[in-house]
Amino acid sequence: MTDASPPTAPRTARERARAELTREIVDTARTHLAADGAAGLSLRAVARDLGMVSSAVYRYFPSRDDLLTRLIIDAYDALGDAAETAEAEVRRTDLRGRWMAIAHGARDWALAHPQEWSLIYGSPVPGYVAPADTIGPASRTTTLLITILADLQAQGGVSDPQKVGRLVRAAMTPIRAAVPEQVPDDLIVRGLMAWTELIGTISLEINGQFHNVIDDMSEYFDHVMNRIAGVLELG
Amino acid sequence: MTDASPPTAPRTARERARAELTREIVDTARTHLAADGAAGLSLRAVARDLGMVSSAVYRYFPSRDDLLTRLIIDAYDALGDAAETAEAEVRRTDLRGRWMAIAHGARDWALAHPQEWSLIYGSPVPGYVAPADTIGPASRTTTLLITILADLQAQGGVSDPQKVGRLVRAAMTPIRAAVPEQVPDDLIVRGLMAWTELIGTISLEINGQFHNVIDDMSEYFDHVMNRIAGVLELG
DNA sequence: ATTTGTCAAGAGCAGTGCTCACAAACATGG
DNA sequence: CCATGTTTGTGAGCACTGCTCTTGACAAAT
Repeated sequence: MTDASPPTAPRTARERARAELTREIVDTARTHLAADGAAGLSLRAVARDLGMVSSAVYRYFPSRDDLLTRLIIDAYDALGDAAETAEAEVRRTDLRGRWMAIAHGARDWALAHPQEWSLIYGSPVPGYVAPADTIGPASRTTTLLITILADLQAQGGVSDPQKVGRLVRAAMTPIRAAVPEQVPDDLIVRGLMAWTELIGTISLEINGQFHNVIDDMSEYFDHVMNRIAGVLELG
Repeated sequence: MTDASPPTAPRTARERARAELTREIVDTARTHLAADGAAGLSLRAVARDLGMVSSAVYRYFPSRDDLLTRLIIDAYDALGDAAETAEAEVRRTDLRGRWMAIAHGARDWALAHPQEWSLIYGSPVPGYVAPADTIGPASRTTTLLITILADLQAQGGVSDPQKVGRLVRAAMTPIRAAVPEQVPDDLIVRGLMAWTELIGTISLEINGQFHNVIDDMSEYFDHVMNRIAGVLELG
């Protein structure tokens, strides 16, 4: 590796123009996504906004789904960024603070970009299968949570680790590979449940399922996430 | 009430034919929904399957959204049915059993009808606002859970009711109106969190978010729902 | 028997994703 | 500097969508 620049550094004017236009396409597509949602994302409309003909866009994205995939990856990355920067501002020893920062960071980002949130945690478009490129950015947020679990275990873990049945333990084989060995099964389950509650609460709020249920979602969210922190015994 | 028949009983042959055809449209629409998802639901394709011209369908449903609304209502009702019948087979005093029956009933229905599940708990179509007709069927499942909370409270409630802050209590005003007075705030919060974990776990499973995380989702789901029952102290 | 209301049909409009042949713009080897 | 080969934008076109409107046929009520 003698070159530290990105894999495809724009050398010629053409390559630079291509990179530029690709960015513009993605940007206006994201604008349309925010306005009309994934279902209303039209390649032709994007082309119109950019003053080009619709077929020209196909030189940059072979299909609408590929454009959507790009938006999904970007969304995962933006969410990961939001969670990471929020968590970075908290003392490493303050596990509860780190959890709360991630939770609030994720929610704030979701409220600011509801359509992009729905893109990654909402119902998948049928016939559309998430390409392998998405799993990297997708795991950024969960990695943060796993690190908290590991740090928690390093400082003594949970007080009453529940025993996990044999079959459940077997079912957890895949996630086991992504979590440090020292973290016991019980803690992984609590972590998964916390993650589910986090994603679930945000999704239900975004989908309006809390209408006529909770008035002040910020207050409720903070309360619930603090309770979760209690279940995880984050101090 | 001298007549127990539905509000618009088909009297003439025309009315009967209309009711029949409406049912056929909804049925084939539901078939298409299951196959291609909400985004792929095409009024023209439904009409083709029924051997009629597309414009004729508009005599029965003024727009595609109205057809979707009907499917949403039906989905809520079907889910409510599944949960209710599952819960009805358990002793009323067995609160844990009732909770587990509802949870498994909901999951089983969701796995059998993933597209319909996504229709009600997935990302909403932008520009589409759920009409008031949907709130009735929508609350059937939650009513079951509220009843369990009330029954739990009637037989002593939870052992260590946590105090809920003033602001959180205020935020819960709407849901308070739907829950018996005796049920304390703490129990309502636990119920909401349980509901969120239930919907969240099922949604994440349906959306494939547990891939490379959990192998045997049935096993994991049962374990988690039992833990939730423990949090609720359902015995 | 005639009016009234309902219905399916078909044409048509505006929009979509996507393909293809063609021509202009460009990068690069001789 | 010029010729070659690649890349890009163009515009026409196909098959599809939701939806509207007019037209002609039929049933129900009067």
